[in-house]
Amino acid sequence: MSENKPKFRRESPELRREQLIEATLRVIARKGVSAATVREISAEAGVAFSLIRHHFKTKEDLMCAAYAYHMQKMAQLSLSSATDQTRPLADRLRQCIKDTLSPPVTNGAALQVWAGFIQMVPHDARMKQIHRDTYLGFRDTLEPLIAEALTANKTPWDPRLVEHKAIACNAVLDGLWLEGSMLPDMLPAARLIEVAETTLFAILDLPLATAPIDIPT
Amino acid sequence: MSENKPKFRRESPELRREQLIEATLRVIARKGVSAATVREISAEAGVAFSLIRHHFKTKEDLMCAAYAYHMQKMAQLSLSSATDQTRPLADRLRQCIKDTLSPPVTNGAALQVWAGFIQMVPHDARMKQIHRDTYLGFRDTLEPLIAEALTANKTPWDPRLVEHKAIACNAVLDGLWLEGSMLPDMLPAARLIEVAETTLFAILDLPLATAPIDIPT
DNA sequence: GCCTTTGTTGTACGTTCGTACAATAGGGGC
DNA sequence: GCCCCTATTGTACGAACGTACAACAAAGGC
Repeated sequence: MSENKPKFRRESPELRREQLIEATLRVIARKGVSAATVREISAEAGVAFSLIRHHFKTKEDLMCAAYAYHMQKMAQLSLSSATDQTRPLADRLRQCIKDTLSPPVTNGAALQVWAGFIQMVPHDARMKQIHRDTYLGFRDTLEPLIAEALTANKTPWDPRLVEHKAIACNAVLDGLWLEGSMLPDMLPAARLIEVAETTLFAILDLPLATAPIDIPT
Repeated sequence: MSENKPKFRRESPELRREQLIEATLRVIARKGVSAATVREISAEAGVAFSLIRHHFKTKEDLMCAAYAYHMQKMAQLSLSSATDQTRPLADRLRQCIKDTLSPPVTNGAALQVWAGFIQMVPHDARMKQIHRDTYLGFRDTLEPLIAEALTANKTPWDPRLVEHKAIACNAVLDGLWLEGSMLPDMLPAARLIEVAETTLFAILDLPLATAPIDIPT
């Protein structure tokens, strides 16, 4: 009978912090923000609840870290192929549309997490900063694509027109993401992508391929 | 010294319920859902906190009522002029755009309330029903306008095309509402309306008036 | 193999939450 | 003007919350 079974594992602060953050996001996704207590989160992570305060000064700190982590992951999943200059513009655009409007980005759980954090934004300066940075990062990634599309289309443009169209494209994607996440059985990914492609290509005056090309995942 | 000053006023259940609902919405808008406790809400309404349980069986019941109340008010503010058949189509559309993307609909506080409720939707069947009804009501109001625009434009259409365009228009408005509510100083109402008009009229193939007409509020 | 470091646990405390219930009092019906 | 109904109040209770702190133990340095 071996008695050298350790009661717990020591992990590096970085790894443990990430585990706690991901446990937080899972709890919020599954049961909502109000259920994301330190006890529930630590149970999800499989540690004692008092450990949270060793890695995060307050619970609010954990929430901020989780918000930044979640938004960064979403933005990366959405726009990872936007800057891949080896592929033609239309391909990149369609890939971004597909990535944004398919799971796991367009997803009820992800929306839950996002909505939970959004309502904290006005009451916490750090949350506000994270939110602003995320939104601007998204738009800053989108704008070069818009400019490239207008140039390819020989449409004369100035920064204001690009920003105008970036706002519009962003709004279409945000709106479809929202509705597709909330009502997945009414608006399946294929429908969302179809609407987004039609609308975005119309906004950008790009020719719309009639038959969908094969987009690698 | 008059001593006949009453300690409180008796109100009808209907009025008191509405007062409590509106107090709930004010608290959520100001301090977030987590601060919307029965004590905070009743203080906002100027009554004893135990009164809430006399008019609402549980706090969850109050939240559901407040959610339905809020969404109904938002939808009404947004689309009140959609069915006014005495005005030309383009006017009605532009009025809806303006109403949707200006305060008090596009508004940080309204977004806070909405986000707070949204994260309750997956965990409560009644909330889910309210949400579904609101969304479908919005789209059902929008679709006749789309169909009318296509007809006026002599574009042949079937229900699927109308639905497609309704989803797109809805997404544009939702997305702009979202971003305008979150970042009002970066996206003022005038900008949102400009983008929405351009995009929606493009989706519907309607001629866009170059100079903004005077839209009554 | 011991020692130091610190990641980890368990317990305890004060606060605030939603709920329950008996007592009070406003106000319309008669 | 009295009485009944019930809207309203005040107090109390158990549960769960975030936080604080001392004791324990895993794991690398020597």
